[in-house]
Amino acid sequence: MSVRVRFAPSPTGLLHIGGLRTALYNYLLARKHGGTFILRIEDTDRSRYVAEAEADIVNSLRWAGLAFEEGPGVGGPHAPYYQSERTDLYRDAADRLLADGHAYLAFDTPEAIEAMRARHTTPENPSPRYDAATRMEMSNSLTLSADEVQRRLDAGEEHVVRLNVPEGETVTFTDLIRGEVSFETSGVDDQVLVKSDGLPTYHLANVVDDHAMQITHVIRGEEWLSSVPKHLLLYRALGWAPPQMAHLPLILSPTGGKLSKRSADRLGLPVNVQQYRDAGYEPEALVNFLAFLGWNPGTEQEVFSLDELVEAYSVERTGQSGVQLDLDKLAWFNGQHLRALPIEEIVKRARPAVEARVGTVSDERLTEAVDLLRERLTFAHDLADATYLFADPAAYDEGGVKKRWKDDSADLVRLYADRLEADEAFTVESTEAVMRDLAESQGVGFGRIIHPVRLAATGTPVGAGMFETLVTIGREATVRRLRRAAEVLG
RNA sequence: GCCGCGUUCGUCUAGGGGUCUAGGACGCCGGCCUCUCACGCCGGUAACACGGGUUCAAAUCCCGUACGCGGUACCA
Repeated sequence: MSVRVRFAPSPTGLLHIGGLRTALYNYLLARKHGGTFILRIEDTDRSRYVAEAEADIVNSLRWAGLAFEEGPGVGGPHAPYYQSERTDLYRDAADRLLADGHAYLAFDTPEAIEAMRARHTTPENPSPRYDAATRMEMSNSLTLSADEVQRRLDAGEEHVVRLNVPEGETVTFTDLIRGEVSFETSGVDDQVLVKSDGLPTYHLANVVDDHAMQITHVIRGEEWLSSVPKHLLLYRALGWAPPQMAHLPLILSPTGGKLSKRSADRLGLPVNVQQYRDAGYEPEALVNFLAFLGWNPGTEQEVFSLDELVEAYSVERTGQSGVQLDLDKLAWFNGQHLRALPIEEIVKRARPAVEARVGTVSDERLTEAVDLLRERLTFAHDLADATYLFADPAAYDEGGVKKRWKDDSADLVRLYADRLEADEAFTVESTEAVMRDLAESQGVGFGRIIHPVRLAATGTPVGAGMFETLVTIGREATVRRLRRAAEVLG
């Protein structure tokens, strides 16, 4: 049977990097085995629905390069891929469960459930459940007569469908990442399967859809691990074979705690894919980084393209403990991937940031700039810091001036400008030769000239090779800048 | 509280009874290259949570404790 996996986000907000990582692992497994990667929108909670969320999910996956074969927009043999449009399927399943006694109707109001909890709450049991221990004291089709149930139904009384969890059983399964895991049914509550608005909860919908869509492997976050017994009970009750499951370790904040919105804000940490994109991270780098957050190939290679990840991936090599986000490492990955890109591609990615800073720039100029500075880029937008490649410096770095601009600097820079003006060739070789000659004739060290020149020509004390930089700036602009700086800095 | 999952350098990790004086990567610190800053290269710093077992031998297996995380919803 061919591998079929799904990424099933709930459209409640922008796609989180944890979600992207889950999608990535699913994608990798599908590609690795020539299988199918499916996107399914789990929109069964009307109260948390966010209209823009789906577009963000789709855009984020596309940006990351994770194409799906079936899902919203592309369709597929199991359409629709929105749970809100598959209610008949869930209703049928619920009816079967009801008919077989694996589920029951419950009419309890939120107040009645609250009262039950209040009744049973003790210091030892702070959160009583609606389960085998309490269901018989509630208003449901297990405790009410058939006539009474029918009467309430006819009267249009609100009700839910609950899973009738069997007593005294042990549910065991083998997690692809964690090995054998088991739960006692006594610890499982009678989960609501169909809400009073008629829509299914995740638990029912997920089981019904995974079966209908012939999903072979479920790879999802660890927060779902404790729901597995409910799902397994549902598969059994419906007479279906469950898929293989793998529960991923969660991503933690850089300080080790939970990666909550609050803690992320406090640390200034991006958490949504969109925030990473806006911050200038390249998709190739984010993907590589995320892949390594909880997984590794067992070799010493760290920099991987998506295709290479597909080749190297295996679920079994996923770790089991929570992983802390390390933005330093991400930045390193970013530099690795960025610098490896073809020059035209770097130009494309750097353009927005550069133009935001200095206005429209030609392809030629931008290409020269990338060519000059690529080895020094960690982020494409770093190129925008080299404003001197696009305009004369408006100011001179204070620390640099303090350190490098001496009493004789203005004179030396002026002399160098004069000689450059006469240097028809104006090549890397010629400009350097001119400077060496000047240094010799003036009886000063090379550094006595080159540092002030750099400051004068670029406004900053750091950058690429001086002569490569001057050639990129051009003779006319260089001469103009040198004279201007000599004037301004004295 | 209860249930589940986890715990190797600061971080991501390799390792899964002897080859571990525990390997790699990021970060950090030195050095090389060098006109600066990077890149690159070389070197250094730094870890088996704790306590019991099992065994000739344990980072590796078992038990317990501590700690962390998840779950405990008509949210996913």
